[in-house]
Order: sequence, then C-alpha cells, then structure tokens
Amino acid sequence: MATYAVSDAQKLAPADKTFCDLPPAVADAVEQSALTTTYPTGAALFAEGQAPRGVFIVRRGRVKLSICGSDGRTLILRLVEAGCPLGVAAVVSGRQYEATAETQEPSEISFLRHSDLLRLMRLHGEFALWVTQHISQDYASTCREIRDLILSDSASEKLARLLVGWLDQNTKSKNPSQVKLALTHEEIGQMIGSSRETVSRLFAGFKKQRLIQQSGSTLVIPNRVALESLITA
Amino acid sequence: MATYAVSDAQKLAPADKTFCDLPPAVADAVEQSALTTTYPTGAALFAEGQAPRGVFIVRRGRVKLSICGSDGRTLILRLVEAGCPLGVAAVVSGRQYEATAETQEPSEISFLRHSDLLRLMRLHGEFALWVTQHISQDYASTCREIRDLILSDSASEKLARLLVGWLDQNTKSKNPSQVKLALTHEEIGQMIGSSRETVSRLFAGFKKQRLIQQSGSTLVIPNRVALESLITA
DNA sequence: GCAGACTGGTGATGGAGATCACACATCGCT
DNA sequence: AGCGATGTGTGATCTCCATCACCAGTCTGC
Repeated sequence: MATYAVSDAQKLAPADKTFCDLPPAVADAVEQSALTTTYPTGAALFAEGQAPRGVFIVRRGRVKLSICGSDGRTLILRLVEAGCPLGVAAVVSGRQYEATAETQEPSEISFLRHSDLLRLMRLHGEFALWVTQHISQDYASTCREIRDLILSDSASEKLARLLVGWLDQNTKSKNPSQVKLALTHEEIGQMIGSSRETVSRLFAGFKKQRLIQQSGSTLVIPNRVALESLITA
Repeated sequence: MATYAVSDAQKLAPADKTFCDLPPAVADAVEQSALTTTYPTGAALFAEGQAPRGVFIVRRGRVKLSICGSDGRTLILRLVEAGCPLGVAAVVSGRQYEATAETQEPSEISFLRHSDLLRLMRLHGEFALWVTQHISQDYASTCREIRDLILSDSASEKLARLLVGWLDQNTKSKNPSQVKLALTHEEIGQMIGSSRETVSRLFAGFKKQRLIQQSGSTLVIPNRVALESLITA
C-alpha cells in the first residue's frame, strides 16, 4: 500500500469527468499537487481530534466517516463515495478533524496538503467554490442526520429512514428496489444509533411484515411505500 | 420593525470591529449591499425547507436555530450570537434552508441577498474565506452536537454537557462560574432532546446534589469538576 | 383586581430499547 | 476435521424517560 501513484491515478480515471466536475485546467492544477494512494480495507485516513494535515479526496472506493463518544460507542456519520473530499472543514477552519475516516473497501484516495488546498483555493475561484459547496452539503446532510436521529425516537423509524435513503441512492441502478447490504448489523446500529440486537430484531420484524426480503447480502424492498409509512407514523 | 437602517447600523456598531473581523474595505462593500433591520423577539428569519433568499448576519441580539421533526417536536441546534452569518450553507449549495431561524430577543440583523452574497464572494477572496470558515465552524459544531446527543444516552449527561458548554462561553466574564439562564425548561429540553419534565427533574436532582444553585434567573455552578464527572460516567 | 397564558414542580404509569446471556451459523485457517 | 473469529438470532430483565395528569407560581393585559 501507500503507492505513490499520481500517474497511475491519471491512467485509471479517464472517465473521471474532469476530476469531480471541475474545469480541466483547475482539475489539472489540483492533480499536480495531489498525492494519490491506494489503501486497503480498514485503513485510517485520519482520526477525530487530530490536527488537520490536509484533505483527502476519494477517487475510488468507499470511506466510513464516524464519530466516537466518550464511552467508546461509535456513530457512523455517513459513507463517502468517490468524488467527495474529506476533512475540508477541519482544514479550512484550522480546527481538528471532526470525525474519523476509515476505508471500507480497497480505495484510491488523493491527498492534498493543508497549504496546497488553501493555495489552490486562492488561485482558482472555481475550486474554492467547489470546496465551499462540498462543506455546505456536508453541513446540510449532517443537519438531516441530526434531525432524523433525534426526532424519531423509534428505532424502527430510523431504520426505515436508512433503508429508504439507500433506495434513493439506487434509482439509477437497473433494479431500483434492491440494495446490496455492505454493512453488518453492528454497523447499521451505529448508523441509526441503536444496538446490534435491536437491528437484528427490527430486521426480523420487517421480514415478518413483508417489508423486506433478504437473499444473501441483497435486500429487496418490494413496496417502498409501506416502508415509508413507518416514517410518518 | 423592518426599518431600513444601514446608517443606523453603522452608528450603532462603532465597536463592531470592522464587521466581523473583515478588512475595512471588504466590510464596507458588504455593508453597502446589506439591508439591516431590527426584529422583535420571536420573529422568523427563515424556516426549514424554504428556498434560500439570502443570508442573515446577526449584528446585535440572539437567534435560535432549530430543526423540526415530522411529529412536530423541535430540536434547537444552537443559539447564534452577534457576528455570525445564518443560512450560508443553504445559499451556497442552493438547497433549501436546513433549519429555522427565529430571534430570541430584539435583534438587529443584516440581510444579504443570494446574488449579492455570491457576487461579493467572487469579488473579495477574503470575504469568501470568511464565509467558508463560518460554514466550517457550523459543520464542526453540528458534529459535536450530534456526538453529544447521540452518544450520551442519559439525559443528565446531556444536561451536564450543556451547562459546561455554557460555562465555557463565560470564561471571559467577571464571574465565570455563573450563567444567566435565558431559556425555559422547555427550550432546554429541546436543546438536549428530552422532555420539559425531565429537565425539571434533572435540575431538582442537580440542586439536591449541590451541583448547581439557582437564584432568580442566574445559575451558579460551584464546582464545575463535579458536573464534568457526570459526563465521563 | 381578576382571567388567562405561560412556566415550573412532581407523582404515577407504561413502554421501548439497552444489556446480559446464550445458541448457532458461517467463514478462513492450520 | 477442529479451531478461533466474526456475524447473527432471540429470550429475559431492568432502567430510563416520555407521557399523562394536576397543581402552584408569575406575569400579562384588561
């Protein structure tokens, strides 16, 4: 791992629509300052509380962003897909990383040093805007997260929300009513803020009510509306 | 209310260190596009879900930022003091306002239209940076919020956290161990995600344990350490 | 002064979910 | 096979807090 692979990255990502929708000139500038590396599953990019060294941009793979309570319990903030920068808020505000980032599968990730990020932002207004928009989106998604988690207070509602959210990400896929289950019950619990056992029981309940079917690691949601009705309730 | 009062604002805020620490030239530019208004208590600046018209900058007073669950329950995200912009993330990302903003006391607030914000950001790099840093801080504080709320799961811990947080904001004041209680129990409940009655009971318990004393609307925390010990527990 | 709204105290009750404690699958490994 | 590690299903308890219900201050405007 830790392959110094800028050129590789360029070869690997020809369909990488100009590096996250940036104009080619800007994308090139970013590319030249970035250090692209391949990480194995479970690698820690940064940890909550560390001083920010720079930002990480996911090129391929998936990264788990989580925060950790004093008692050791973990809450998964979100899973970050390719194209998204990580740790921007920390670098820009100069505070410590606000969460922990860990690869969930073998991933290719570009690193951009603190100073390079700020330099590029100053140099290219487009890039600065891109960065700012991403922070804004992170903020918005965190607000939604907080709302869903605090203001539900039934675990089944939270799980239903999570599943519906997964469905929403799948609308483009060939079969939009099924989801590949890449998380353990434990991790799902950490996403909705409840214990592993409750997740188990909830899944059992959902199956009994025909809200979901499971074959292997594939979840099928036959009627989404029924699931959504749990949310308003 | 709704007094068009740019000049008033300038008179009122001479100690307003160049409009939120911005260089005077930039501050002036912002000032000229801003529309400063005085609101009474309880005025709604914007509501969750509305399309963003622009950003609001608190000049004097205090604004309550909250989100609202489907069942009508409310969670107060934070109280925003003078110097802070509101609704920036929504405007920058073009999504709807992610929360509801409501004045908590008579407040003086500048409004900057969507288009003016973006124009000023393009024009003045310093201003763009200021905006971005504020979003970053909002993001960071929201992350802390989420961590404290989800990963505590005892209401007393959450309340202790809230009180300690208040103390931290008070370090500069002449008596750093007391806090002016500007919220009702109901609102405190909405800050820590629990019911009014629980807050009542918790306060009673804290008083019995000599963790806090209350005289009128002033809370005295004789020993902060004892309160903090509730948090780790 | 009084009515009405808002706030704060406190008891009783119920229920959702955390927790503990198992059993049982898979896996991958030697 | 046999072994650990890891993920999963499910029962039995037990605790904390939401909720309902009511009363008592306090502040408002009339």
